[in-house]
Amino acid sequence: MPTMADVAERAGVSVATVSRALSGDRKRVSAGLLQRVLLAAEDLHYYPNNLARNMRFGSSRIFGLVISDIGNPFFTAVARGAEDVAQRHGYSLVLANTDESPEREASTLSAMAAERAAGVIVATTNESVEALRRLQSIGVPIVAVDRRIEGLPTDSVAVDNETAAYGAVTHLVRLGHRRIAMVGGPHDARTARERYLGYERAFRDHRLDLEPELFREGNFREAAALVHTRALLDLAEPPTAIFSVNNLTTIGVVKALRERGVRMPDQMSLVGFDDLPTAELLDPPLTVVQQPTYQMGAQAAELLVRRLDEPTATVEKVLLAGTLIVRGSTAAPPISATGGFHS
Amino acid sequence: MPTMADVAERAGVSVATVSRALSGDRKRVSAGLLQRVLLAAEDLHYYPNNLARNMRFGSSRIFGLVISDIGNPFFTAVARGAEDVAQRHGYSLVLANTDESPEREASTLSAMAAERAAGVIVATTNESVEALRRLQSIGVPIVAVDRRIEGLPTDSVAVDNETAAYGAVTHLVRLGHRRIAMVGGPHDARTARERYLGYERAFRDHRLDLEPELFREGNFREAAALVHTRALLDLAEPPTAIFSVNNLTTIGVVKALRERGVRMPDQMSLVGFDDLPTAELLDPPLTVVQQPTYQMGAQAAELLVRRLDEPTATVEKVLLAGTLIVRGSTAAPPISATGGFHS
DNA sequence: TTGTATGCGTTATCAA
DNA sequence: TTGATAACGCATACAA
Repeated sequence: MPTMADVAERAGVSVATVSRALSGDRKRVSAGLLQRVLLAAEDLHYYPNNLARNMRFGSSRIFGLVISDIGNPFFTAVARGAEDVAQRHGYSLVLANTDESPEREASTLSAMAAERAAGVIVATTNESVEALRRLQSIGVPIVAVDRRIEGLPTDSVAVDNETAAYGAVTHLVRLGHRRIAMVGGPHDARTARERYLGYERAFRDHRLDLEPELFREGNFREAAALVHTRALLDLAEPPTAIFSVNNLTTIGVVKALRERGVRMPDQMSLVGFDDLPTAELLDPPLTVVQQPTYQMGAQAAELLVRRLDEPTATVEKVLLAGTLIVRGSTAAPPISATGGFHS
Repeated sequence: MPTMADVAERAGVSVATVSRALSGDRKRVSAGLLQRVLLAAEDLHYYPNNLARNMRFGSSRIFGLVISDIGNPFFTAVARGAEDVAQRHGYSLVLANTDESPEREASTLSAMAAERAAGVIVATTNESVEALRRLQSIGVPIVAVDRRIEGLPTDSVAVDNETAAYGAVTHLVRLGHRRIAMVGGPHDARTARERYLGYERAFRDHRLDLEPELFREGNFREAAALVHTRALLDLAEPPTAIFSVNNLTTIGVVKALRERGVRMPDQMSLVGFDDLPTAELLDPPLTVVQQPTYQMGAQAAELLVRRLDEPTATVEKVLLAGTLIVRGSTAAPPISATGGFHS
């Protein structure tokens, strides 16, 4: 692996000239020498060593993106947006998946700190506030996506979960539903809480009773949603509609419905938060709240480059809107809405 | 950001001692000083700078994983497997998405070279052989996953595409199908070619005529598959079954079928290569060839660490088996198998 | 066991 | 415009 020194020797110039010719200001070197250097580099198959460059600058040209579930299309869409913007600004995006494990999240963030990432975007549900704080304290800017970090002021981009959830539940109410269940997420996840708040507010605004048995606190995963939905169906007076807190839980709900032979939308309406790639292929196609996922990732990356440009800019909190996509899984409730499915 | 020198000063020792105490052999430093150093580091909130460490060693503790479509569940599953193994061996996994763009692939590989990745796993369809060769020439080991790289001997892990495709088509033949179409992938992609070969061999073995109009060369994308399927349905004598080359094309096929109101499995059978997360939720649930995706990623990472251990080991080519999962989208062809759908 | 000194490959400062 | 040289932060060969 040839270094600049080798190139310099071959070209008969100094390393400083090589450096200037290859990376730095091409203007600050005469045309003749520039040619010689380029040729020598070519001949030797010289390749720059960024490790040294990074060390010199004290940071790498890398953005870290910490996500909690790489299998979730939501996060991959965010990653897409973030990567596009990062690339455009000359940064590489390092994707780190924590699989919902707090330990992995902490160790990942440590690694980002040690590797001196230029910036970090966190899109996780668990809160490794301590690790994040340390990261910030050594000068690595952080952007939170899909949530804000409690007790740590950072730039952030998120969806207005409450309003979107409110809209989804209101849609069900307008169709005539009164018993609307929610298969929720963990209450220590801010997004889950906000979506619950929207659900609650819709009940209040439409003068419906909030029955505790109709809300199920889950964990954003399919398996738990499956179990919760079964329980919902087993109620003496089951719901006529279900609002599901995210795309994975929506899958769980659909599976439970299928398993019990409950047909959508005539026997049960379903609206899920967050879209699924195959949502329109399902039978019926699913009504969902669509999030601007790509844009969220892109904006997050933009915030990061902005922060690097002006480290002292005021903290920005971007709030985006979700969109209700009405497809086939929602309709008016059945005429006789009582009696349950266990006949 | 305090450095080792700061810690050394505060602890009243030399930087060498700090280095030994913190990273190197803890045994080579007396208990008393160890304590002092640890304390000083704690007090100063010292955090190691891996950039310097990397530079010293000439390489980083990073595995690069280059994939061509981060939205494809196949690749994310591979990534999961690779990351788990990488983490276990103390490496971070850098995920780079090229979105099928050869330019992005080349620039990504350049970045990996410049950042001196410890190793790179490539799971792309386009062949940036030149960039890969350069990477290898500067000493970065490469593992190919899902394919091999033409003209570049590297460790690799792939699925026996031909055999799996053969099995899928044979399944259709056994059900009684004679007119079996294939919505294929680009012929310059090795995996697509291999799957076509399996399709072809099944025809030969079962003494069926290979009709050119039944094979459509696509591009692994949903949109093209949609168009091809429409064309297939418009044939004077349409197929009674379709074999689809990957998960994305399968979605395209399903959409076309839906749009034309062609029912599976009674009017049309479908078997897709590669599973989909929601394949069993579709109506009917899809019959597919399942690939050991997680294992592929894990094995690829294992090959990388092995290669780093013994750089001169003989090149290993791991071949894994696909598994046919028969669900609801395949059945015997309709009695009257001719006439088309345009009545 | 501890400290001194050197080098890793760049970039940037300063003279020439 | 070009070159010599000093950092950058860490790990280690060698000396003490």
